[in-house]
Amino acid sequence: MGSEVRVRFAPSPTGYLHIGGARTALFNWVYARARGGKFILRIEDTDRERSRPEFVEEILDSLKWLGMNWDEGPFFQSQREEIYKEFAEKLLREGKAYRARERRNKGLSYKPQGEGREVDEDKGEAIIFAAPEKEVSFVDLIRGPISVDSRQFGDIVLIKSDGLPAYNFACVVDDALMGITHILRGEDHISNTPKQILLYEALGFPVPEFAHLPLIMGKDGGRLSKRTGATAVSEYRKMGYLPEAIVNYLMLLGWSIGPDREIFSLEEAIKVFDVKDVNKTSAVFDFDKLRWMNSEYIKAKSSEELLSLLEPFLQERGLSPDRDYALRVIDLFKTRASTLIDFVEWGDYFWREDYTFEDKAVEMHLVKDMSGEFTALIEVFRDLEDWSVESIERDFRELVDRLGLKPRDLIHPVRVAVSGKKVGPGLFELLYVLGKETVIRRLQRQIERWRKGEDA
RNA sequence: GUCCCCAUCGUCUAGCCAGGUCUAGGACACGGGCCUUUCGAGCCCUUGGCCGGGGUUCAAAUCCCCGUGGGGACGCCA
Repeated sequence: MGSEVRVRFAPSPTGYLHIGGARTALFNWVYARARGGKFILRIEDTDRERSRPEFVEEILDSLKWLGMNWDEGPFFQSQREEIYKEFAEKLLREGKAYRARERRNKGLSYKPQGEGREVDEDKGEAIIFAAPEKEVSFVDLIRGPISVDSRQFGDIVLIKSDGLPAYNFACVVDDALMGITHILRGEDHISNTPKQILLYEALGFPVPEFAHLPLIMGKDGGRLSKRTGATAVSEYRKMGYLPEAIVNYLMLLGWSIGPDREIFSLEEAIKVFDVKDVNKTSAVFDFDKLRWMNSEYIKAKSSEELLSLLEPFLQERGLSPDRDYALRVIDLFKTRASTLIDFVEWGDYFWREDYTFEDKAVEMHLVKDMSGEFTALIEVFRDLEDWSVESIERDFRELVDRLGLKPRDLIHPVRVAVSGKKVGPGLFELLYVLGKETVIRRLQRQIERWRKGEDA
């Protein structure tokens, strides 16, 4: 038919795949899937100094982890130098481009005193496109008509003096040759689009459709950066976020599946996605909401699934708990955890004996010596044949009555002694999962600390 | 400086294109309450917004204009 939708994601490997890039990739991917088209991956590694192979690796890994499989590629621009040269020479022959050390027409918006930019005195000749002076117009799929006077930007560098193509040229040649029909990219590219349209026209290629996605901003209103929060997708992975949650949240930033609906899968999104419905306004990345969404996805998983997801986090800490035990811990923590890390950090006392004691918890509940009560409790627990949540609670409360205490007088110190935390699952369930031996051992250890006069 | 884009609760948004049903709905966060075995979990409740000004119209969050504010681009980076 020849009318197949073909979109691409074209990152440059000068850094990790960040949240913004991931969202651009995601919208392209969803668009391709929604239209039954192809999603193509191209690596724009024409910056010799800054491009690094390990970043390519990292970007590919992150895309796969997020579930964005590509149909063609990855193509590397660094391997296509000859192709760009050919087209540049064609323009040269046609008199549409010239060789020079500088652009003849630098455009109305050129900043003569542009600070910070290093001027390379030794550069040789570049191939530069002589931009025709005209009003360039296009219809943005999200924003509608946009129009810019080409005199604003002036001539366009095609081939840099190092022989490698400049961004706008490589991009156009590749998009044309790869048959890209729709270009979805960040709003920061709006100013490149008129330049590229001029190049499509000069080269005699059909001009694709453009859609400029709103940018993602940090809490401070500026562009999302390391300062305003973690940005690398791999960072979120390490922090225990689930790809489903990230992808769901990213879709939500600038698009809505419908009123009063926020949790949805990519499959559902694909069914109703239309690029026209994407918002025009840039969105602030809300870490808290992502965290909330992640907790929703954690709750929806089975404990078995969570265990396999947790495996790397446990291994990393040298932990290899018994499977059944681990599943019980996960059951207990599932409703409280927001990230996978929470299972291992908030719940460290389930996995290791050298669990951390929170200062506040110790101050609040372990300052007063309760050796007598603890000793009595140990005895009660020793005699307990049936170690179940019900009998633990029953005997615990009996003892509390006998000692003339209120439940909370003993519950809190015990919680802190066995977990080191002042917050956690219900105490009796906690003790049950921890197991009789462990509980008794930890209570005894606390008695020891009191005897030695230590705090914890 | 030049050009481009955008504008609904603190944040993400629904509503806008096809004006009335919007004294503007939801979610996150915040505040409060309940649970009393904690809260980082659960349940419940509250606060909070159409940037301003003109116009068009019987009627404007919705359409038009101006202003203001925010963002982006201006590189032989991508």
